Amino acid sequence: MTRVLVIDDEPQIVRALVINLRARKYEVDAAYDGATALQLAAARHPDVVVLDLGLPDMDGVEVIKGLRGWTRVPILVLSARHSSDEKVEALDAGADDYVTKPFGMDELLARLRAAVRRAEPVGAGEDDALVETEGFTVDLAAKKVNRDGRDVRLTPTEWHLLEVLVRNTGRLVSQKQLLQEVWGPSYGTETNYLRVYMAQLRRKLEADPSHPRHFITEAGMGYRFEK
Amino acid sequence: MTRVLVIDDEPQIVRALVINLRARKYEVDAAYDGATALQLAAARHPDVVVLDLGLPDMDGVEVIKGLRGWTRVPILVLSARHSSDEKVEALDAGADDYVTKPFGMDELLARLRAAVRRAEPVGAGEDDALVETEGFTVDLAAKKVNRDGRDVRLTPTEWHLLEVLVRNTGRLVSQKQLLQEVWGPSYGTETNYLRVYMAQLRRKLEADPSHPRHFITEAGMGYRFEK
DNA sequence: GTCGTCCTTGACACAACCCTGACGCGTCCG
DNA sequence: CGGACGCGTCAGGGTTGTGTCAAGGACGAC
Repeated sequence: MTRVLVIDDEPQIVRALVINLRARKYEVDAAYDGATALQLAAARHPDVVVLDLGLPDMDGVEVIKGLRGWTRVPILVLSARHSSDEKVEALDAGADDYVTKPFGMDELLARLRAAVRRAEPVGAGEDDALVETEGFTVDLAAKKVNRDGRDVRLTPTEWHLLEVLVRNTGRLVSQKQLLQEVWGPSYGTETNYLRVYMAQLRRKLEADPSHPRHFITEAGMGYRFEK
Repeated sequence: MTRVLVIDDEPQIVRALVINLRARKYEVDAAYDGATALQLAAARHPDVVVLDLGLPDMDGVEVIKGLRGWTRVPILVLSARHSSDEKVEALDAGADDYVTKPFGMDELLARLRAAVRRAEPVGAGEDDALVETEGFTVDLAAKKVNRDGRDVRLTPTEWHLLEVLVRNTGRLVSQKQLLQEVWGPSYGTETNYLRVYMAQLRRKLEADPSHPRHFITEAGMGYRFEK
């Protein structure tokens, strides 16, 4: 199911969008200002963002930059401004499309479909994304971890952390990147979270948690997942 | 260099686009009808396509479908038609963006940049920047050094120093530059740091640390990394 | 309300890392 | 010949980073 984040301070526009999107089986979150929007984006990881540039608390371009700091989620900008400069600024800040108000709902939905479609990874749905080690198996598609024939129970945060590490198998992932991807863009420095959750992953998945072979610490730099 | 394929049957529009794009260092091919366009696309593999829907020989949507049969290249549609149905049809056929004539050149270029930007890193993230010598291998993306099949552990400072040297393979890097890049702009003179860390790199990577073959001292000037 | 799960937070011991100073060696030049 | 200088090497000690544990709070299920 595709998750959409709608950001607009005009309730009637939000309402219209929500109704139309829900009717088409999208899952919809809504925010009425930039700060809430950034928080929601971090918490919910939408598949596409619809953003009105005229927000009460901050410039819409700042919202774009805030999102682009950590995610490549498609951003579809709505705006009452027709000026070319505004469009260029928003697009160059990282927006994917720019629609001026008043807009036709059909067109907006078509642009939304286009944005979602091209964000889909090339081989989506075809590969079952299995990662195996000698100790356990991670199924990224099914969101399951198997160890000795038994499924391992992971909390949402544990899974999220594992996912980021596994998607970068062999590569070093910096603490900042892990924190921002799992906890959100404003958590770049809370390294204690990482320590706690890395320990939990090791306890659940490593044969000898105090001598990890798969979840490797690179002191001062980050962590690395090795098969 | 980014390659653009422009498809339009109006010569003055093609001319305007070609001039503007070439001025911005794009490489441009042009076609005046759909059949030529499909041929050119296959032969030249453009990074982005600008397509006018009103072509003499075939419907623009057919061109989109023809392209989408084998490529995910971004397609930016130009059209004189403002109707919502046309837009939806083109977008759902696989277009990435839809701009109505008359259009502002600035806006078109911004939309083009957005389309190219979002298509780019798909391939860029996959290739590892590997640097090999006969003794060891440096993977800049994964932050990994391999020697005799084993991963070598580097501290953050060691890695940072190695990175600067490797990114300047074969070139002499002055002590001042190394110090400032690794330790910060105010550390231009603490050459003893360099001596210590260069020795550690050699001990970990050189076959015979006291006779270095890759980390070469240029007395009084700086250091040089050689494959 | 009570229970259970999950996330956050703080404290502490231990390990890893960085800086520092001392010394030896070779080269250059007075 | 001898001192100055630049470089390589080594090992101690202070600082920073990491692993671990346990307690408290938020939240939803029952």
